[in-house]
Amino acid sequence: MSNALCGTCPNRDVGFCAHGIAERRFRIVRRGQLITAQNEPSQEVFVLCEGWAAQFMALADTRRQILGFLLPGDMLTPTGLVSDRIDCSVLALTDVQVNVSSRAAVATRFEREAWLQRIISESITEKLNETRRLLTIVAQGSAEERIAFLILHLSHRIKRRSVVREERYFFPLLQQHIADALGLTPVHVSRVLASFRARGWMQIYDGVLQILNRQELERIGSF
Amino acid sequence: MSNALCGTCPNRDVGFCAHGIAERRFRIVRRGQLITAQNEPSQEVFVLCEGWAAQFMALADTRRQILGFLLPGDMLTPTGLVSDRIDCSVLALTDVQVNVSSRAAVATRFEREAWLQRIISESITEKLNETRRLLTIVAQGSAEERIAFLILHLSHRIKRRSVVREERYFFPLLQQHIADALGLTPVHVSRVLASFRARGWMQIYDGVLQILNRQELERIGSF
DNA sequence: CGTAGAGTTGATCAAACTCAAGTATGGTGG
DNA sequence: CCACCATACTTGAGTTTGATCAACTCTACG
Repeated sequence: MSNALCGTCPNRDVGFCAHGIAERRFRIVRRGQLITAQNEPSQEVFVLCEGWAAQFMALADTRRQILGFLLPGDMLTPTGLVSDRIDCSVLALTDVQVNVSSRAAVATRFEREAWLQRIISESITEKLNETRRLLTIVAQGSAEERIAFLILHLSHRIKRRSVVREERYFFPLLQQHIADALGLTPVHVSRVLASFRARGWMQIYDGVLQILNRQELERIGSF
Repeated sequence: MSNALCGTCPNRDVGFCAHGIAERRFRIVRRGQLITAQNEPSQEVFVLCEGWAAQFMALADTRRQILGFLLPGDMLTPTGLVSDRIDCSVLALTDVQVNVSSRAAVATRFEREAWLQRIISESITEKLNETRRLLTIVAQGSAEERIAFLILHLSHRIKRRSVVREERYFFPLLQQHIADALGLTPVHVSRVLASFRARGWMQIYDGVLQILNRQELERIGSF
């Protein structure tokens, strides 16, 4: 359960890494590449060690829906441990390092260690709640509301994982990704972000998000 | 585990009723009433015996998002067994009969019967996949695509539960409910349904949905 | 340099919303 | 039994939000 690489990992106490699920195998995936592909019955379980990724469903044409963003410490497809069918892909948004464990090995541990199954259930439940909130804001909110929501949601998740100063956050998303998550076009995302910037609410520059007026963003982007 | 009322229930082999989770207590809820309310820490577990219900999140103003429709045999809030926080309400769409079990009793059985926890995990995973598909069609699809998707999705679920003849389905939803599930206005739902009717694809009359051209609906409403 | 990718900005367009007035239906009380 | 009302649905006219199309800038990189 101890692990040479994980031993020095800054995320060792975060997410699934904290539960000692990981084996010692790793894989590097370049920005823009798929980590797992849709409809591919997975024999492996992945935990994200470094970098960001996005889970998405592809439609018949070029449209795609980003279902959620994955940060270091997140398990890529916890549902793969419960059901065989994985119906979404995972895309590396930055260069990424993932920890690879065999599904069979994790499944075997399930039998003996009930708390482990409980952890997975809780994680899937949290994913469900997150997805419901995203659905709600996408279905009910304007473009401004959706974008404010996403910015706040991500800043919150980053804050839980690392120390944040002066409301400045590591933020590798392209406007294209924001658009794919919220059901908007990149062009319109650009316009809304420009207007938030002009109002002095926030800015994204060179991969860094800076929140300048959280209160106004929350007024727009909360339920 | 045997149960006087459940013994004659037409849904006894369907959903959670088939797993003998239920106790002998029941509750009747009238159409339009809430079965459970948001942010109310539930000490009870409900299984829907009869009628339809809808799970929804309410926003600050009058907007609401329907997260999913519940049919006989469905457990109202399986996530309530995993985490304490329930953040959505359940509304009775018809007069409804629910089976009430104490959460503590079910939790105790979890300890001893691992398969039961597995059933719940699978059910939550399925809910997650369903929600992801809804999110995808709501974010990426036109009003016609969304409505065709929902009609097909519901007809499929009904078919799994009961014998269906001539593509006629019990369908108690109001246009308002379709609108709340898909992020549309009732007015626009009315227009789209009228156009589907005019094209001879489907009709809803007096609580009965009739699908007249499934192929065309699938062309529009599938991924 | 030259090219590709990301973002910006303007002009035009279409899908869906809003507002409003109407019909059809069922239930209720006189 | 009928008059009245509330609720669901329909339909029309005008408006708004966000999409589409296109041109342009900026940066990184070979």
